[in-house]
Amino acid sequence: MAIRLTDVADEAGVSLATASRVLNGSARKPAEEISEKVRAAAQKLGYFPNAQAQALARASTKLIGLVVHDIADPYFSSIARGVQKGIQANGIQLLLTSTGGEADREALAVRAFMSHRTDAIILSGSRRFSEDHELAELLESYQTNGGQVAMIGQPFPATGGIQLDNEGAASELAGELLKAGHRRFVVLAGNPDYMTAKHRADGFTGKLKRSGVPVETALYGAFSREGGYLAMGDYLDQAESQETANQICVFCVSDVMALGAIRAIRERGLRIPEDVAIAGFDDIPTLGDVTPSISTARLPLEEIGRLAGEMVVAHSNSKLVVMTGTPVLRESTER
Amino acid sequence: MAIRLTDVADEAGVSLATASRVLNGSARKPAEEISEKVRAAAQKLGYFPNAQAQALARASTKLIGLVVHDIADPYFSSIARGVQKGIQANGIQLLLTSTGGEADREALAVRAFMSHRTDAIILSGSRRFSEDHELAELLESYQTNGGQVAMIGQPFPATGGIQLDNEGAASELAGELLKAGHRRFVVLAGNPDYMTAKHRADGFTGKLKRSGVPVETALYGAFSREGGYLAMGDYLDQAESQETANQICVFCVSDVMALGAIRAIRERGLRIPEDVAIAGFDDIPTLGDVTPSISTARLPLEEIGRLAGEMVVAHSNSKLVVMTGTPVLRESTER
DNA sequence: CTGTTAGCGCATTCAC
DNA sequence: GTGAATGCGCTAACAG
Repeated sequence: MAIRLTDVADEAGVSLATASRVLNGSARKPAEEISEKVRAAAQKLGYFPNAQAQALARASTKLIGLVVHDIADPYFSSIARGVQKGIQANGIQLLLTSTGGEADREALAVRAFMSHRTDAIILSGSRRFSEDHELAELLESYQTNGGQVAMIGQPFPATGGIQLDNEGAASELAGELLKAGHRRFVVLAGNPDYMTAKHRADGFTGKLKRSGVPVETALYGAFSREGGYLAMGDYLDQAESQETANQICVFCVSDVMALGAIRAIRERGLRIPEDVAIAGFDDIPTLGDVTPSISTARLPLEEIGRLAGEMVVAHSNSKLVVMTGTPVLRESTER
Repeated sequence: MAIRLTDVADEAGVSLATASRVLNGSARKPAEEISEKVRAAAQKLGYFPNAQAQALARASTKLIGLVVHDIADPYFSSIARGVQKGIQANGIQLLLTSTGGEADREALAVRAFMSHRTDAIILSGSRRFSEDHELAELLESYQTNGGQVAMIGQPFPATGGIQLDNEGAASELAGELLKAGHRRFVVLAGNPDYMTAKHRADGFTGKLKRSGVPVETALYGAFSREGGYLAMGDYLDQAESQETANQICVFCVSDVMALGAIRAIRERGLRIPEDVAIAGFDDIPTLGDVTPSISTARLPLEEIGRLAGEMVVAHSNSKLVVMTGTPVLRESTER
């Protein structure tokens, strides 16, 4: 690339130091007259500061890293949108990586961010019950060196961020469904190795058990649209022969899974909510475009992302903010 | 931050240059014995190469920038997903910015990417008929300095990338709709300052005119869900009193607009497709979750993103790849 | 095959 | 208030 600060300084007939001072504003303020000359020279030459060189000389890159499972998933893209809003005012740039939810790729992403010396790293939707050792170590060393870390979901013990009260919200949702008159429940529990999935399933199941209406069946599978589709399909195929799928209420641990499940339900000619009621979790924007409208536990995803972004730029991410979800009953669970 | 290459070299008892050679692999290969020592030292000390310093010393940052209007819009998040896939194999990181489609913020984003010396910039969904001067200049200077540029949609004359045959696909879609028996058409044309919107509307309108079935009404508005919702609502409110909204087929220049329009239609108690048929453009993933299924012109979004990513890493982005869309008729336009 | 040295572009002490 | 010099961490000639 071309045109350095030196060139600008030469063009303006001042020293490198002076040029640097006017173009970035340090403690010392050069005279207005000279400043004007420098700015004019920079403009004329089309000068762009080299962020790498600045990062090296300063101690900050003005870069933050965001890792998500899948940027095409509305859950994560909503969060990403929020994060952008939370950081954009400060001229900070976003480094984004999708990991597919695989532990090793997540660690790889964090490694890359560490190499790029991002000022902060935001992890969304990551925690598992297993295999998190490497990631935890990485983050610890990152923090030791002054890096900010914020997690969205279930933070590591030593990290701050946004904790989502999945269990509580799922429990509340179960309560509302009970009130609405549902008595036969099936849970599409997703992958229980993800804390998020397990907490949601447990919250829902626990509430029902305490109310004396235990869940009839819990189904496991991928924490995705496809996972919901397959799990629901298998269940229905089996239940059909036993005439047991009637008047059932299905709770999916994420909206995306619910969307998949709905497809499986429709393909078998069953009606929602007449034959089977269904509820999800998250309230992703897509839900606004689906008919019938889907019941869910609402999480303010964009807000959560924005908050996480603001926390890391303000270096106030050592604390833990708890976000709670609110049940929203819509057409898909009407009786 | 801590621990530099020098530290590793000292620990291993070799020179800086040697350490650099084994840890990054240059033309010259140090002896296996010494290499092992260096790797061990790096491992023990927890060394992470400083990407900024590397970028400064090399001439490449291994960073590419992607600018989108809104990452939460499934159109763009699908493209983003593709771009990631197209570049991930090469250890390249993605810098992402959402601009809200505003020209000045787009220029700002490109400026930021230029400062960060991204090896390439991918612009998706940007071109307007007005105000593109600044952006064009910026990109030209970027390319002059060796930066790769790929645009998705309608490339600038001097840039390469992926050209979407919006006009052709819209025309084909119109033809299919005609074949299906539709005779009364309304177009939700979005914002005609966006080339994408105009080309799609023109392609559709032109085909109908040539077929002797001219479009009855063209409505303008924002190129968004909200825009579709408002434009459709206004039309229906007006048409209702004149009993003219019957058996109409509405073409929206994007699926996202169609989703908004559908909401407006449903709120007024009209049925799809019995009362009003509707078609969109893009085939965003969300469409798979909507009932009735929506007719559209399919664009392989993820594939397009992947291709753009691969083009810029291969430096083969001077050429222009034309992607054509294919009409997909589904339930929303059944007669 | 390995070590020494000179920048990469900029911020920032330190003198003037 | 301004300029000269040093170093940020690393790569790439250049010697040895």
